[in-house]
Amino acid sequence: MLTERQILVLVVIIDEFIQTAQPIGSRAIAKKAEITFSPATIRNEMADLEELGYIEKTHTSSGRVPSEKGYRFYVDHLMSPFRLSKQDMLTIQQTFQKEMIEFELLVQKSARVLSDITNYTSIILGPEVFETTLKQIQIISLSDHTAVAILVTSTGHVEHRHFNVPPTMQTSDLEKLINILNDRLVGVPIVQLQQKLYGEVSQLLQRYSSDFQTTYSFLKDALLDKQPVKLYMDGKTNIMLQPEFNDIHKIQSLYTVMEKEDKMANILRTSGKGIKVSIGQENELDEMQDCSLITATYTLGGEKQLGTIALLGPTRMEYSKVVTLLNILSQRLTDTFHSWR
Amino acid sequence: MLTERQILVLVVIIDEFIQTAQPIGSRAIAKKAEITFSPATIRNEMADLEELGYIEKTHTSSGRVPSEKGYRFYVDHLMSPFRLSKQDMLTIQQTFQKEMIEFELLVQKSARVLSDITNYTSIILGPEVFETTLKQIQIISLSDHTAVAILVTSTGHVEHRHFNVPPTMQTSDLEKLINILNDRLVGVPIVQLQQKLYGEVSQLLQRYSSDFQTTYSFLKDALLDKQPVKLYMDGKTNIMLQPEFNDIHKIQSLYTVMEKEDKMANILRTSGKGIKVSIGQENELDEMQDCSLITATYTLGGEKQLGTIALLGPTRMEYSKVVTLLNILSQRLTDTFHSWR
DNA sequence: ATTTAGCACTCAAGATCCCAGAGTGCTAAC
DNA sequence: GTTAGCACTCTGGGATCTTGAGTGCTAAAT
Repeated sequence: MLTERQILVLVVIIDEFIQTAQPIGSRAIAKKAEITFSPATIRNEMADLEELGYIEKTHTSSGRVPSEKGYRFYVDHLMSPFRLSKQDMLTIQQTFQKEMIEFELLVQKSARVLSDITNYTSIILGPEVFETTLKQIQIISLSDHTAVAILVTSTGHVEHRHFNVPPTMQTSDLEKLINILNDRLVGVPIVQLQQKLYGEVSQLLQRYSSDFQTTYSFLKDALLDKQPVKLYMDGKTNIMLQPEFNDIHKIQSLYTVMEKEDKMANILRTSGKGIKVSIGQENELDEMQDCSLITATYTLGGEKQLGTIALLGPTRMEYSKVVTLLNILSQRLTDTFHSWR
Repeated sequence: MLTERQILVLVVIIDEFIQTAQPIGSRAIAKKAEITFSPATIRNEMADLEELGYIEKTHTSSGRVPSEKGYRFYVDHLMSPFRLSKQDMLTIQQTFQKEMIEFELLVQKSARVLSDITNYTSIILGPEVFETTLKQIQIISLSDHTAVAILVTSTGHVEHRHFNVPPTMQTSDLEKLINILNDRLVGVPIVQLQQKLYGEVSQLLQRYSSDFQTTYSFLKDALLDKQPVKLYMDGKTNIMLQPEFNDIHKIQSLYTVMEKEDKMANILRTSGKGIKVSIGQENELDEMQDCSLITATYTLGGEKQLGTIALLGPTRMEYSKVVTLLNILSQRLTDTFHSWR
């Protein structure tokens, strides 16, 4: 489709634009070491590239700028592997070398590393609860009418939920309840909790509890209420450093949408396996049409998808660096989770 | 010091500027219903007010703008009590009327209400642990070398901490340990935990645990590591709506400092009892010199200070409304916490 | 048949100037 | 003490000009 020389020109334009954020002219291209032909020739090639939709002009007599199609082609076919600096590699090493036992902390640190190295905004979707089972339930009464239920999963995740204790319920009832629950629910995968609760446990409860209805309803509330998938972000202010975001309104709308955690989580969750790049208009959210979002998944032993890590930046993004970095980090996370089993 | 008429003019200028963010001229002031004298007279008064430092010009022939000294005087002496709209009062009602059992949720909702009603950024410092005692400790082992410790306080706050179990430690040791801890530490005020741990408990442990040193060190890590005071913010993007923040760099530096939770928490924590207003340069952080921060404390039964709620906006802030609102909300929080005991 | 030099043309961005409007300070009259 | 009148000042927006970077096209060179 494209000639070798056209590709060469395209790569120079994209690489240069990613660095400078300025339109590139034929003269500037000709000065590059790898270019052996004259500005006039380059102008001809650029005219072709523009006709094919890979580059654009910002006005009739300006230099050229990559189009989204151009970036897409670059990402799919032209990107050269990026070599991270020694310093960056070291930072990653250090993040993962420490004996780390809490995934929450690990994920937070990963987010920090991503945003620090790239100067973009990092977003991480915490591990899903597939495969995790219930380790223990504990109910601790705080007063005569309130108590807190604590769930611990096999991965060490702790959830707690406060609830009102029905006035008819005695302390002894609570203890019975805990016993029943632990008896029946420990070892059950989290995703099956609801089903179990509806099934055998509800029957058992009916026998023991004086008023089954209230007990059952508060249990449901306490155990199944919100989903525990968490979203971690870091480097939110980095976006403001990018020259294409010197417009307050762009920033404002972008920040507003970033605060909607459920929306963001959903985007990451449905991003599919491996590395995915969404450039500009390819993003489903209108507010992100000047951005690119690159996502990578981390898994459990290479199979079950656990969560997603992502970087959000302008469409003029250092794709090569970001993809390399996300590859490394997602692999690290995968390894770490694997080693924890 | 100031004549009645000067004060009248000052109030009109401040009230008007707070609404419009535009400098106010003598003609505009004269048009106000409460003004019975001519623009020329007003100009004379304004010249005096400027000389005294209460108002400023943006350039030689512009209208006047309140100075920080002007705001300070307004806040200290001139503010008229604000009547919240029915709608706003209703919103507050609804937030607090629901049977609410988790303070975390309550505080989050309060933050939301504050930012929604004012269009400023709300910041809330969660309740300190004064007075709260340890309700229960639970240790749940996850694998043969990791476990999670769960602390529940009398207020229902749940903390968990993961740690490595020393390889020499058996499951039976862990159980003994839990018993000892619960025996000795339940009911102890959180602030005294460390002391107790150093004292009697350490002696007991020495008797039971085969290797006291490791046990003791991981315990200390698990129980006393980070302070559990949390910071809740809402409406961060609101600041961008203010015309004085149309400069990316201002926003950038402000956001960057807002992300430093420890700094922010510290400012709120040391803000002192009752309502405090910090105007512009009065703020200790350079990044907040174009802002005003208004803080209010909530207490336990009117005595012990529990936490702080605050609103951050431009110096051109609706002081009257904000002060009224913070008064109401802090009182509500105080009442609610009181009723929970 | 490519490639390149040359040249006319275009456009953005910055500088300069102009003008209207809003507002002030001062003076003199009320 | 208050107000009307007036000259003066400064901002902001628009119009105009200039410069420089860059293009597209044509014709010559390879």
